Amino acid sequence: MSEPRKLEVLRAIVEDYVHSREPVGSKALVERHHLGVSSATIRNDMAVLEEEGLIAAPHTSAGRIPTDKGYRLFVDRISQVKPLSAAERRAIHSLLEGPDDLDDILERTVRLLSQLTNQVAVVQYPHSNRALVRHVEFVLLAPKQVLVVLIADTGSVGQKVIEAGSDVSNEALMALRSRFLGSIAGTQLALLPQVLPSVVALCPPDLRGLAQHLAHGLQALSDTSREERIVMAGTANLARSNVDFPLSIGPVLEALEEQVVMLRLLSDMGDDPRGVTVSIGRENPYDGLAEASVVATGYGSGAKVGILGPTRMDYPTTMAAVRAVARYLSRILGG
Amino acid sequence: MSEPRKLEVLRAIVEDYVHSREPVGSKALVERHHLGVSSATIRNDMAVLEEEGLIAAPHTSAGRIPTDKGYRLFVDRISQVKPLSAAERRAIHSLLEGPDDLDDILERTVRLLSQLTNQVAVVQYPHSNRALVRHVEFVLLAPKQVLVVLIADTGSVGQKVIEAGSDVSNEALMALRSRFLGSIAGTQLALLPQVLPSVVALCPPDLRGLAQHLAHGLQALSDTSREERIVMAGTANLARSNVDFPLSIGPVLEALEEQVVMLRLLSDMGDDPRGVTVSIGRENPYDGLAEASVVATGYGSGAKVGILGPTRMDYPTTMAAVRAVARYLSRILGG
DNA sequence: TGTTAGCACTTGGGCATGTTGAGTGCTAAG
DNA sequence: CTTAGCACTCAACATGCCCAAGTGCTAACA
Repeated sequence: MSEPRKLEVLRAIVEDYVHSREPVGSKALVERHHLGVSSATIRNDMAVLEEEGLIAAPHTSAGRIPTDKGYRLFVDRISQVKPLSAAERRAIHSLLEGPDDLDDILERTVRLLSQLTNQVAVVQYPHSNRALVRHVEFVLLAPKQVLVVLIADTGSVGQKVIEAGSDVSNEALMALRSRFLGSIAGTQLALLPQVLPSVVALCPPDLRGLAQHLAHGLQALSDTSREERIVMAGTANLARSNVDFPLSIGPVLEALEEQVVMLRLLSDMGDDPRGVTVSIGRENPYDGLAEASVVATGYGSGAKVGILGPTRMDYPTTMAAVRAVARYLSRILGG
Repeated sequence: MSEPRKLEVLRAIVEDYVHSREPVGSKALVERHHLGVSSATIRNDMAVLEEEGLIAAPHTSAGRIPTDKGYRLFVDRISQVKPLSAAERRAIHSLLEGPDDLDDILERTVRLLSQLTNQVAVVQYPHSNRALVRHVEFVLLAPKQVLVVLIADTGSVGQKVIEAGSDVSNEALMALRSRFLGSIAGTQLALLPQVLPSVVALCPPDLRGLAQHLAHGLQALSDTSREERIVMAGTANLARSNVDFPLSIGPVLEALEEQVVMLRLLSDMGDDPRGVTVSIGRENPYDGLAEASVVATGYGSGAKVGILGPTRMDYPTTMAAVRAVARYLSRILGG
């Protein structure tokens, strides 16, 4: 039995199954693909594939479906990324045009990606490791409440309300504002934890308590604005793509709602900067996603974009879309 | 046949059906509720109720289920709001404690509400009609790009990137900043459209073009920050509560994704400031929600909080939860 | 040694049929 | 107006049957 043909058979099974949603048998396979052999031969090959755990039969007299392991092999060795259609390229181009808010861009990106793939799209806020402090603002909301705003040169704006221990005067606040601004404007967000203490230390003693609070706020902002948020779209696709094929959607929705879970999921995925990473079925660290796959890749300075869908998914096309969108995103945010 | 008993029968049907998810028959009704009459009598009553369109039978020999109209009558005339359990009160108290970001508060509110009700919870950003301009910031991102930040005294922060027609100098920007700040600080956001043009008009001619752009940005922010966003949580409840009862969840997810749809839905609901408004099944303006109900109420200065779930829902409890959460929210944001 | 044809065997799905029980509507009597 | 009684309906379930798809195996073949 020839090794190349075995792979070819696996490829055919995956493709047919993804397309038809039904277990595929030896005869149908021979008919649809012109592998120059008979169905009997295919049956032998399939027996081998099954022994190796790459495909499985739902019941005795049914066709075979790929296992997680089968998909894995398919993705790693067999599939070749399909080029996007012209229409799709155009969609990416036009929808991501018009420079705007970071929020806006990400929002449109996930929408686009979810439409392209018919899956749930997810994008992580860009890492702002390299982002610089552009501006700092303190706003007195109540006698003891201050709104701290941190603006990065990437266009991302973070805000947080902090409680000062005692009453705060507007003058003190303004004084501290220029002091902080003078010291940290232009600094990398990532360096704030190291820089801030010295700023506080240099403050006049009567302001030091307040300065301490403000510094805490800023530091918290530099943390959270870094990467700890995600945006998603297309959850309705979950229901649609599973009309008569029950990926139990409850656990998946739960996972999607837990930003922590999604963030972990994304960052756990290797970040081969060239390619797209795929995590299939039970490979996922989260049990609720045992019947789901994640296709993701990095963009910009390392944050992730990707999609989540049923294991039975058109990997080549999906991977192409994810990759293309990631590239555009890098380009837009990089400039 | 007595009118009060008829209503009592309807009440019993609604309650049993909500609880059991199964059509309820005359015999079972008599057994579970001690209405001092026989099943035959109940049957007669049910025939009347059916004639009036308040209940319906899925097929000839099945029990009855309430129609939208039946639920309507139930909600309007029969149900009495159940008091929350002590544990629930405590949950509301503790979870909404700790003054923080507006975003944070809303986020926690929807989580709480979705847990209390086991439905999808939705909250609209508070109306900031009465909100005042606290601060304005312009940040030069690129030679022709300016980030406009508008901070209201409610703690809400809006941001938007605008394109200036030509290169912008930092000095010009700072000059305009103090000019705008001087003119509009303390103004109601709602009045910005009227105030801004005069500010622009008073600018020196060479800055007027840029000022115009900035004014546009600010105005847009005052619009969007007003009410045009919603936060939600608990979408996974959709799948859970419908394990063996198919509210087709696809269209609902679609509706939830379209902020526009949800906003319209919420604002279309009467805002009786005292009570909770309920929109049942086909009463909803959006077709995808034909099998869903919305329970909502206003809070603060008129924005909405509410939940969305299957028509077959425990209205009294849900209404109590929505109302309680809305009250707490008003209190927190009002202070 | 790998491929193929042929064949017996397995099994889920579709279909027709029968049975059951919950639930109804109606009627006549209280 | 209420009630007991009864005939009737019909979804849900069960049973049995057949069919088609698909398999694994064996023996012949190149």
